[in-house]
Amino acid sequence: MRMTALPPPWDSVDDRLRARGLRWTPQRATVIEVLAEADGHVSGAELVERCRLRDPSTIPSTVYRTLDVLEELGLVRHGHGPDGREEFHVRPVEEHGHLHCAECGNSWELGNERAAAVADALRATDGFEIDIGHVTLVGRCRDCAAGA
Amino acid sequence: MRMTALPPPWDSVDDRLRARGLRWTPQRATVIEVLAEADGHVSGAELVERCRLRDPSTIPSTVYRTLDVLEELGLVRHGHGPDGREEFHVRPVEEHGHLHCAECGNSWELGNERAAAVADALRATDGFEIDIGHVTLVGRCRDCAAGA
DNA sequence: CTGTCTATTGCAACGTTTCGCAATAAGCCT
DNA sequence: AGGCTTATTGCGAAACGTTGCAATAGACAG
Ligand SMILES: [Mn+2]
Ligand SMILES: [Mn+2]
Ligand SMILES: [Zn+2]
Ligand SMILES: [Zn+2]
Repeated sequence: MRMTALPPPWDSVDDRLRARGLRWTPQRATVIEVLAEADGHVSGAELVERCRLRDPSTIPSTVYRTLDVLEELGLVRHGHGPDGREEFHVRPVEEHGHLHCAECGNSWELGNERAAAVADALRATDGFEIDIGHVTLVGRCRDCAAGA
Repeated sequence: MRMTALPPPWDSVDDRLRARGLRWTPQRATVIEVLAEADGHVSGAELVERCRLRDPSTIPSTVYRTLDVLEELGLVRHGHGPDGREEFHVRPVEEHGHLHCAECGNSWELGNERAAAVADALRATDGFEIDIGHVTLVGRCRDCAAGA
């Protein structure tokens, strides 16, 4: 039923699962087909919705549990949007952070190099290695801060 | 029924509300009595629970709506824990951030001075004024990063 | 191909928070 | 004290996830 083979790093998920004593199921295949077509970010609810398009019998808890195992395999990583809701970074996106302006509501990505400055500041003060992609940093953007 | 007067900044909330055309209700009084006894942080659910102790007829949606109003007045500010769930900073706590280690599960506060280093880094790279208290920064603590 | 083992699923219930809407009651003016 | 206006409440439903449990079905060995 699948027209094309999955692109890396999704092409061998089945074997990677079995190698860990886990199982390859049709439900997991659906989730992975959808993820392979996603472009970087998906929320849990969005993913459930898109899976339901392919397979109307999709059950939310199964999708969320699949996301948990894929996160253990390092194929997705969850983070949190400005409202704290979960969102998933889907490989192969480059590691990056998110900025959100509470005033105008706009969001920006914080590239790896610029994120490094933040990481350095925390490492220096606390020895803390921040996972910059995990939470969305909230504040005011340059423009909104200027017009205050 | 109240034994003691509320301490500042809670003592004049009723007038502050009325000055804005808003109303002073028994439900709001309950929420504020509980907040005045809280020591810095409360989650929405905790607050609902504590209100129910004083008034078993407490309704969650009323508590959450009251929190919205109090946030507009600047008496509380919401943030997000490591899992993205809302938590409220109750005045008069000093502005501060939160660090959470995803490996050992410990959390620390990030005092104002040390948070300034992070804020400076973002201001320099993006002109972004971070609200450091809004989200919990997740990563690995010094000890966990060392034993990797 | 069959049987065993147990990871995974479906389902239903729960926890937290938001929303719409009709009924209630603060606040204010006379 | 009585009446008007409309902010607020209570309530039911919904959105988003998580969890426990019994039934199902992958994986693998014989
Ligand atoms: Mn927020
Ligand atoms: Mn998280
Ligand atoms: Zn802005
Ligand atoms: Zn740690």
